[in-house]
Amino acid sequence: MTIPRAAKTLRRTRIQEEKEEQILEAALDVFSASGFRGSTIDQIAEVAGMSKPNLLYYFRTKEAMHRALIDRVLYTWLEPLRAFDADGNPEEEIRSYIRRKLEMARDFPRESRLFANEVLQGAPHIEDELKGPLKELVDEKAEVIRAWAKSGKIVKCDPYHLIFSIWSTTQHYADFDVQVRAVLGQDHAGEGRFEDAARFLEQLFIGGLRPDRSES
Amino acid sequence: MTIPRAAKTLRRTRIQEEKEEQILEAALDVFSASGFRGSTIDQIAEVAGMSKPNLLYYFRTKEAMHRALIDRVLYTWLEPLRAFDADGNPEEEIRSYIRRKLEMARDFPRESRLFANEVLQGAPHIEDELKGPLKELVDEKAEVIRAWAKSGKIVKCDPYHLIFSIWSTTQHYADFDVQVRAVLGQDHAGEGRFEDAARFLEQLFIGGLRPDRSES
DNA sequence: TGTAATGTTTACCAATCGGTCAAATTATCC
DNA sequence: GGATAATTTGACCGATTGGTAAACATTACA
Repeated sequence: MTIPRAAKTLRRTRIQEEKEEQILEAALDVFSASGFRGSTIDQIAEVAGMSKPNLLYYFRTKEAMHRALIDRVLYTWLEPLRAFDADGNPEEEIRSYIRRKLEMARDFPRESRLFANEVLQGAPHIEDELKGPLKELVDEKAEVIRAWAKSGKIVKCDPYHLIFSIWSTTQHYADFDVQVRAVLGQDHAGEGRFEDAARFLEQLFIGGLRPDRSES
Repeated sequence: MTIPRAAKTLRRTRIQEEKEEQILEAALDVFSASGFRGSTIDQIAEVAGMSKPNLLYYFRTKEAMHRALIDRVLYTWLEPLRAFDADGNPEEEIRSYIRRKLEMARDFPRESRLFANEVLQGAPHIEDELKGPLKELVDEKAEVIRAWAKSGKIVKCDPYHLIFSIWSTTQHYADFDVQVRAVLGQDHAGEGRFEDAARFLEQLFIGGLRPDRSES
């Protein structure tokens, strides 16, 4: 007789670890490409290379799979912002934040699209994470930026919108990848586009935030 | 006997105009909220306040509805970029382009999310539009910006990535609206956030593109 | 090695999907 | 007002949806 699934959380077997990993990998593929509503368990099962009931043995519902995936990915995804250092040199901190975010867009585009899909469709499954951990982290870093502005290290500006603009410009290269490629054309759509983007964005943000000529 | 649907394109009745309008309005609601795959004809029918077969009398398939919607919205959506004037003052042109794009994000968020959903999921239905009309328009405007940079009116920079960054930062306020609200909290998430965003983005782009101190 | 727990599959379910059909209703025009 | 064309609807179709039941296979462990 199969033991109630709650028991699984007590001790996890090797097979459980492997299969759950395998499933979440496939789920990332599918959810990031079609959003929650547009994805089907059958698709995920096929990508994962196992039968649908087998999937549902490890995750009772489609929601459970999605949730597990979000939980696993969210921490990593916020890593660059967490690394934002109040004691560092403002110009260098912003520069490396942009670099790190661009690297994530290049190396983990599915993770970016997973969140983009979710937020775009009203964030029905991650509202709590947005209003909780995310907001708190941003609040904290915004305070750092505000202090920099106050002490004249960077121009006076709204730190929240600064963070939004770094998010949007960098994630754009993951979320809108097809559009970027289409517009750049075959000649410039090679992997060099991330280098070009990095160069431009650093120029834009460093130049735009330099304190020189603004109010006292 | 019902006449073949092709006849509809010859002369359109008043009812046809009204109903198609009504359907596309509902379709915009649904498609922009769930993406193509995640939306159902039944949902659209319910929002439009008519029966499903009635919907399908005006649009033979779900694809046809989506296509009609894209076609109708695309032209308007590109209007701000089209208004970009080569003969104008660079600083003022960029400033007003940002403003116009922000206004569209504020006033037509569903349209923005419609495209965001589509592009995010690989643009399976608008690939031609991206590689055709969109690319051509961007190429043209990129040339304008390149000329400005060459003549020293703005800093030397990659015009394509400049356009991408204006797109992403402004559309962010439509596409990631829930996240923006969640992070800003109740106190700052009022409609004033668009004014704050405009102020910040103008400061960022104008400052970041000013030609002063860069290479000769 | 036996056996209990764990893992997998086949067959299936009701609900929903995109879409059709024919009959009924309404608008148009002479 | 009557004929004809345009519009609307309820009933229905096969395919797909998320999910279940139970038989079957495999693993872990004493």
